[in-house]
Amino acid sequence: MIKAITGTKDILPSDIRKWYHLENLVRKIFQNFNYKEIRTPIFEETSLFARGIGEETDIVSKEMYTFRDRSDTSITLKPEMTAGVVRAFIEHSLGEKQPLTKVFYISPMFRQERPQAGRLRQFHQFGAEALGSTSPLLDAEMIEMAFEILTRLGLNDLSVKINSLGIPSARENYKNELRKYLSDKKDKLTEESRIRFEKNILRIFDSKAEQDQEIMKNAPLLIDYLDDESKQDFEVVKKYLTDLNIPFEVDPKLVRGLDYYTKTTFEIISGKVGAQSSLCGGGRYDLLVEELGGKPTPGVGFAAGMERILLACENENVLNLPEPYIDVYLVRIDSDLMLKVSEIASSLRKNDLIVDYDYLNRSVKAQMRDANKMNARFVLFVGGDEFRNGELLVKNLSTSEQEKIKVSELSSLINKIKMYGS
RNA sequence: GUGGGUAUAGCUCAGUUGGUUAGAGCACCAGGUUGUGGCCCUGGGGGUCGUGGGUUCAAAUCCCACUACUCACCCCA
Repeated sequence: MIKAITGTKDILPSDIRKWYHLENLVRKIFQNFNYKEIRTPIFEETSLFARGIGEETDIVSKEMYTFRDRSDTSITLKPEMTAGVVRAFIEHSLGEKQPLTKVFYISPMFRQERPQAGRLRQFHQFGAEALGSTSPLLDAEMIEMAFEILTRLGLNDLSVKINSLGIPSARENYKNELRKYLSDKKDKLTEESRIRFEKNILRIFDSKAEQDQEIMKNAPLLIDYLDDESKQDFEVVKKYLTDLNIPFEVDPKLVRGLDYYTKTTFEIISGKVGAQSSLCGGGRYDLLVEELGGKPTPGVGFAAGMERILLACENENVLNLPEPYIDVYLVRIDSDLMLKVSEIASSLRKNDLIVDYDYLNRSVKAQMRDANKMNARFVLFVGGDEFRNGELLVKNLSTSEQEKIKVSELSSLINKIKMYGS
């Protein structure tokens, strides 16, 4: 049997309602903030991600789905969205058309990691990017939008963590301080953290190993080495979040794994989804546009993992979606009326009703069971004496009431059904 | 890439110290009045017990290998 590729999942008809629900909410909230949707290709030239995300990052160095096409171009399935959005922003000179560009997206992403709870190789993210302003109000707005979506879904077990990484020069100064601090303690770190010491020293803070944490407990913190501007902006972000009643905690150890971040970074974590608890992450990237060949343009954005969010919803049991139903199920009493039934179905469907019937020539009883299973509001019996008299029998399945109507009065029935339950 | 766990019907699982034709619930199909659902009752279909090898008179059960899934590390959404 051929099965779906490791780490990929089918979203079956029985799952689709919660996806619609989430996608509709996402579009609605982003519209409220006047973000416009953008759709970029599912693959890009590999160099875009290598330059945008950073050669040394885990994503680029070992997680990308990369292949050569027939013209020998190196292609990569997008592992995240920001690089693609920035590429489109530059390519179409969006910055020339208005000073501030606000976009959102909903899209699959691809990373070749080992799957586990809340982590897939093809997964879906929604997110937003605002290009053209350094205002910390936009930093806060990103958190606000993400938080709004998550809480409107009904999620409770959330924590918002924020940090500031400062501008590159401040970060370099700090890294030197950290190196100084660790120089005589290096040997006591785990092997992995010794590699981090060379590759990305900030990551040592992330280590779950006790021996590392012990050493890092007294390490200098980046937040104390921030440049004045970053410090001021961070204060504004905090104040704005407080005004918005969004609970947050400053996590000086929050280091994100993408190279392009500057100043504000943030993450929203759920306590309900296992080890991969980050539902959402983002931050400011004031140098990325220039890095990718555009005019210097500051930006800020975030991305949220939809599978993880739906997992959190399930585990918090907060997604109480209404049962699917159909308006009318047509029951064929005489087996020679198949065509008549499909005709009536067609005219009901043209009037925006959800209509189904039996295609398998089953008994009346089987058809009724089918109607019940589909949660039909009404059953229309076609056949028998009534039909010979130009009438149809209508049954309301929740009250079991039946009445006869004339075939010629179908339109008034249609109106009645449309009004039903609204 | 590294570790742990699991693998029996479409789904969730049971299967006693290895011992007849491998079970249950749910789901599916048919019937329980000649034209009517939900609940209930009766019957039915469906399994090379993940794959391959080994031990044994005898393997779903014991051993080995492989594969898949899963959780965790790493990293991230």
